[in-house]
Amino acid sequence: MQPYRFKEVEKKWRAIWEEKKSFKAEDFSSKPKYYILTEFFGPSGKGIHLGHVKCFTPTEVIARYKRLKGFNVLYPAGWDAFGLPTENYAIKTGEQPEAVTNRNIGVFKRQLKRMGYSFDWDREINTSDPGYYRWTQWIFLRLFKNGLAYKAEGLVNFCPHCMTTLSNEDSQGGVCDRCHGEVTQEKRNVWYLRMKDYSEKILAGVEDIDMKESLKEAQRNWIGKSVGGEVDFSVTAGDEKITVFTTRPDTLFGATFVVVAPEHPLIEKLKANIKNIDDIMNYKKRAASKTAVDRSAGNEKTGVEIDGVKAVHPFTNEAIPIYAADYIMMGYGTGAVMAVPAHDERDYEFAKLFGAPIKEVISGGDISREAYAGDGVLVNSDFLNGCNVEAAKIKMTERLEETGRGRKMINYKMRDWPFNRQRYWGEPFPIVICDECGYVPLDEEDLPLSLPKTDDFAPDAAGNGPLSKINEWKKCVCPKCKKPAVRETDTMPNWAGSSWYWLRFMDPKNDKDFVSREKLEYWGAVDLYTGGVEHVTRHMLYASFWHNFLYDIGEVPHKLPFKRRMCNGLILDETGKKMSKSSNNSIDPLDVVERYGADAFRIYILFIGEYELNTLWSLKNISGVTRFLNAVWMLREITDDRDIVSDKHAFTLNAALKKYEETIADSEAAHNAYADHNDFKFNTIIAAMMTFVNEIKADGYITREEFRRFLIMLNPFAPHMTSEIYENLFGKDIMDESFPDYDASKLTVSAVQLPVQVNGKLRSVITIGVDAPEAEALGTALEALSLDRANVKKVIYKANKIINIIM
RNA sequence: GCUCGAGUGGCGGAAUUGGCAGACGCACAGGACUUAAAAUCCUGCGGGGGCGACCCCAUACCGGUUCAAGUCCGGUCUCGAGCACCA
Repeated sequence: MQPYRFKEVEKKWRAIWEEKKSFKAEDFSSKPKYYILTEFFGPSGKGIHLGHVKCFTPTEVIARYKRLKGFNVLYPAGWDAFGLPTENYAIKTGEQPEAVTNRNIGVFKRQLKRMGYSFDWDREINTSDPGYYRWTQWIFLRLFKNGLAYKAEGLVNFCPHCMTTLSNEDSQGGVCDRCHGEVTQEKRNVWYLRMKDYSEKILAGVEDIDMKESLKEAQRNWIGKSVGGEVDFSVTAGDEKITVFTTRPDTLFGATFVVVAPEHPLIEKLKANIKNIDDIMNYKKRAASKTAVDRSAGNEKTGVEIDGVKAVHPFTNEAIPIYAADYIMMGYGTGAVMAVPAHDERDYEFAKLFGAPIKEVISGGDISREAYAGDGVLVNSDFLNGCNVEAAKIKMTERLEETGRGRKMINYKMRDWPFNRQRYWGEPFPIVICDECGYVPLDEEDLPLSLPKTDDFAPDAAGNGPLSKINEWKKCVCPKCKKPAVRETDTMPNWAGSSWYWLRFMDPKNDKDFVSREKLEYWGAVDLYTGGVEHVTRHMLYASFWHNFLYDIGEVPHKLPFKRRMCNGLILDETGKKMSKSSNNSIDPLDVVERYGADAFRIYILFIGEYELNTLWSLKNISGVTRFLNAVWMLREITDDRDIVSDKHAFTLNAALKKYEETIADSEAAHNAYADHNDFKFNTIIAAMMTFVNEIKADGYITREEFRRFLIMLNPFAPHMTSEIYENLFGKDIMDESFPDYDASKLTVSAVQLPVQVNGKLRSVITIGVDAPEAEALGTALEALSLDRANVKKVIYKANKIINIIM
């Protein structure tokens, strides 16, 4: 018999699938729907990499499995095409970004098809296509009309290398997400989306989406909810007051000074009263030039006391000093804090440095050595004396509200989303800037506002986006007053198009609506959404925000965008380093397909490591998989038409089917049962299938029916080979068959091997009937070990599992 | 500094959630087939001891709970990831 020639077979089936549209999802099918999604592609010029293979192969297996199981599966693919890499490439080569994108998409698509991935290409979307971004602009207009988009001057993250503003999510750790250069803070007039208003709703979604606790925790930390209060301090000059945010209102009597951010507006307002205003302004300048890293924890604190103005404690009326210090961030809370050095580590450090008094108000620590943040009894605190911390918080908050000197307040670390870039390759804002009318939205009927063609993709020296140079596009008429006006020339950030794309997959060609209501209702939430862990605090939050908004205005009928989220691990090279083009240790997936075939590659990537864990890549061990596949190919040589009943084969086959079910089948039920556990252990399914094949080989025969069922089971992993064998042997397309249920009755056995322990140590293994009564098990065990029943003190017996005899 | 996650043979990794540790695969060693090699097949493969049926030790380290611990609890170490003056 011919050995398996994967090249011919894979080519043949690729063509058949394409021709038959085998992976087409059907709207409104009567089958149960299953929507499985993996983050769509950023089509870079480099084509797919191993990370894509690790990420997509598991969902691919599930998609094919679910189809065999009788589901109407939506497994789409598309292109997150706007973004910096393409634009930077265009700037370098002078080529149009659109042309670059289309070429890259062609490369990606060809490669993905070579992997045998079963995407429904009829639903392909591209965020840079006017037919798509028309609806991104439409959603933006909805946000704008609902007061959730606004333009304001603010201090924003700015990347001097990429010449563009960035959101917090894009500049985590103080470095640019794209170029990894340091991010500076700049004052700019930028668009914001009121994401902060959605903090509570996004946070609620964190609890509802089924994902690992560690990922939920990362999101909770990023949203950063803190419950506390605001306290108003009046100042000794003018009518101004300083409002501070605190999570510890109980410590108010321990506040010995107030600290404001160097950018705090109060400084400007009290300019005339501040004696050392020059020092303060110098300090502010120095702080502004610092990077986020320089201003972060671990560096020694700096600051300047404001001379000439003091704050007044709201209860003691004592005048206390005010400092400007850059450990206070203008962007969080009110940009001002009451410093309680005795009970806050940072304030303690600052007080020691500047010789400010430290006043203990909670007993229990040793404030001569360090700040004490634990619980204790309130002292030196007037009406709070004698309370514990919890009680004091409540009492103080009540008193603040009664006296009008403060209020209960919840703060979030998550900020409003700076929603623009000074870039070319992005969605234009459907906004006109009119001298008379301000920011005026375009009519929805006039969408899309197309991106004009240009050859000049670079921002100008002042940091204005390239669109500002295209006068004929920029100049327009105000939709409201019909007078000459100009367009907004910034573009939307690259996260815009991905903030709703899973909805568009339900109805990708609709030109009347972003998605039809009927299709929204049919497909509902994404059942399983997989992707990179780095998107958990970026894309997932943006997506949740937009989805919640669309739900609130009645545009989507379901509250939750995704039911379940899994995040894939990374592919590392043999030394444990992350693979990347720059460190030259990456490999081209297509080389592996060429050498070993797509089926072997698919199985191998699942076999070498768990989905959620990082995986060391090496081709060394792939021979085990190719041997397995060759053995499957040769199995038809030993198929036996006679009806040979082998309980052993049936057992192994059904055990493998059961493993399948437990791992991916009923993933929701299984997931609930083992909530703390990683699912997606495809390696153990493959091991179970290998065990079956080994057993068949050893016995020298397999019945046609067993082989048939085994092929269907293997099909999601090795679709090309199994399709070919199935057609040869049974004359049908395996994709039209249905996945065999495992037969629990085949898994029952009449006898079990029972381990026998004496005093907790394994001494023997006996063969005994299933569910044998304890007396029988004990008798057999004692006999096997020639032990005297008289010496038995205690017996622990778990039927079919173990017997432990204490002597 | 804080928060997660991980640590099991020469290697990748299993272990029905507390019940025979090392499934499955790789590598390696010996053997069969072959003029030879490849491919394939058989056997062995955590460490130590014994001629031997067997015995002892072993899941990063120390301690605990339990008839029974890779799994649970307390502590320590190492590696990885994320966050980082968030008041």
